Amino acid sequence: MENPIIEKLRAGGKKLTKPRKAILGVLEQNSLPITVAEIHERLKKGKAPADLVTIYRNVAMLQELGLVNPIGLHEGQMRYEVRHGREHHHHIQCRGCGQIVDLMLCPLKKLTEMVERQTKFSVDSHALEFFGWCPQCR
Amino acid sequence: MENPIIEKLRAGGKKLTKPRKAILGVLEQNSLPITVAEIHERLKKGKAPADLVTIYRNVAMLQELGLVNPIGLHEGQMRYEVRHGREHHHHIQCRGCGQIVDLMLCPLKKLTEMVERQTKFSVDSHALEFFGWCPQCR
DNA sequence: CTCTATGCAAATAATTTGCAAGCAC
DNA sequence: GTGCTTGCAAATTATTTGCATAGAG
Repeated sequence: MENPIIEKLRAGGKKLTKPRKAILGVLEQNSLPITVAEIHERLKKGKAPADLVTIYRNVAMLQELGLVNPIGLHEGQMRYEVRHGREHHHHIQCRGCGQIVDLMLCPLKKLTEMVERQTKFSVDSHALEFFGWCPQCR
Repeated sequence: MENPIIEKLRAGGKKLTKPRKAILGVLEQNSLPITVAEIHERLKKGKAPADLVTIYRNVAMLQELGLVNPIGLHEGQMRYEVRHGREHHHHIQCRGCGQIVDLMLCPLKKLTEMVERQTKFSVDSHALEFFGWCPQCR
């Protein structure tokens, strides 16, 4: 009975290596979605640096296991955030300074049903992001 | 009094070159969001091919003028759709075959106000995409 | 021991930049 | 003519793949 993320990794037949733990550590420390390059930077400053490739492979694996959410803010790179222990939520990003803020709301339960009825797809996820200007940049 | 897109280009001090017209033509013919590479392919088959770079520069310019919407479906590339003459809407993409379908709905008017109140940002746009499985791929 | 995971190098893919020549107005 | 545009080459940036070695279970 430890970190539930680690349990899911075990359940998925994954090993607990040092770089993997470090990557998970950085992801868990960040409440806001972070890029692969940012994870790499943080790790480089610590005692368990990991290769960029290793980070790419790990976030891909974590995404497949459903342990992280990919967040695309049209920046030319993806961001990732851990899923565990967090409400389903969305983000808003400032077009000026780029800062990201969590939005603890999601109005899409009913909407998803409408979409399914309308398209005959079975919806398994959605992405919703807002863009605008923060008070300082306005 | 011609194509309103062209009027806006003029208003923006842009010139009407042959490749630019061709790019706009492809965008206008496509109701679904299209990638730069796809525009390039279509043009290559016609009588006014344009360089990839030219297409990149044009979609960027069109985006700045607010004439096209960028659509990011986490595919590793952006898609674009013309804005003019179309209701504000969103999309759903099949995780199996990749097909994209328009969703003619947007529940986000009220939500935008909530977000603005909650974050003190001034929201100028949002992105909303659904992912799931179409009837054939299910 | 066995099999997954890592690191390094190299390959791909998307997008951007520099610059001289071309064309719209 | 003048300045925005284009095309080509080259640079950047993000991400992926191949392969031999290292390390977890």
